[in-house]
Amino acid sequence: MPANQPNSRSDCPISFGLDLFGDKWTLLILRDLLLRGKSKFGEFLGSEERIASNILADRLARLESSGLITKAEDESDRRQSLYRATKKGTDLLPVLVELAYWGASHDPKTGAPKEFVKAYRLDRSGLLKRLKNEIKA
Amino acid sequence: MPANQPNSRSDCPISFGLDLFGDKWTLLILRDLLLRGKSKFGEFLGSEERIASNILADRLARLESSGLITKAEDESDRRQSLYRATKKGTDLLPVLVELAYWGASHDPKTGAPKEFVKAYRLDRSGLLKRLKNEIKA
DNA sequence: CCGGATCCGTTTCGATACTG
DNA sequence: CAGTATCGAAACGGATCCGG
Repeated sequence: MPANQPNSRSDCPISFGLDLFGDKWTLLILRDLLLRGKSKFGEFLGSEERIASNILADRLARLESSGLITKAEDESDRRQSLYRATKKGTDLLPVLVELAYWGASHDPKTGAPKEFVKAYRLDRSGLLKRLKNEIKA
Repeated sequence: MPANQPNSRSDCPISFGLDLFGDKWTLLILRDLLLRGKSKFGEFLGSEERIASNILADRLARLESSGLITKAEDESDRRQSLYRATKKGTDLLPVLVELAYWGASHDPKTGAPKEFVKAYRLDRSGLLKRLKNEIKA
């Protein structure tokens, strides 16, 4: 392979943020946030994967200090905190979608989320747009 | 949001393989394998991130038992083992590319890998195709 | 009640040394 | 050079407690 071939894999960076995602729970939180519309501490706690509250608090703080999410008070209920993705955070949507697609295509016990796979194959960028819109809503 | 809206985020699966990628080193190994053409134990060890040999052995074994990579003996040197991605493994390429793109777009100290960002924006699927071809080669 | 901090036993990590 | 053994350090995660 020629050394200076443009756009070859040697140009492909990947290092930034790796320690951020080098963690099971962070990905899960981002999934809940970006793909499932969750925004409250208790909602994240309720996920099937049963994250512990101290771990959740730690990861949320880490995500906030990395600029992926923001924390705000709920207007209607002062006890509640609302976590929302920033631009930088929602920009991760394509990563999650690719991961979901990969998982759905290779998980043996799939069968249910066939809709998603179909939609992806038919019109990937349209799917992305739709998901992005749902986040803002 | 209507409950039954097709292709909405509620349809988006993401759970399979999360414990596999919930790990900093696994991602790094896949990067080296898919984007940097590495295939030997020593090559992975040599990465700038300095993975420890026992961790590397453990992750390689895990990846093999998950069917993402295969281990084979080097014909020309029996001491060497060659690790290569399976179909299931190379199918992760889009995930890595999205991650790399995200990182390159948000890393403040970027500047070098501008080429990659440009190529992505210009022709994403072409870039993917090119990278895929380099893997096989 | 809800968000989150503290405590503490258990697991996992990872640097180094070591073996074939 | 590929891979293993050891062992201290760090992270995990369950239970429980606290402040608003």
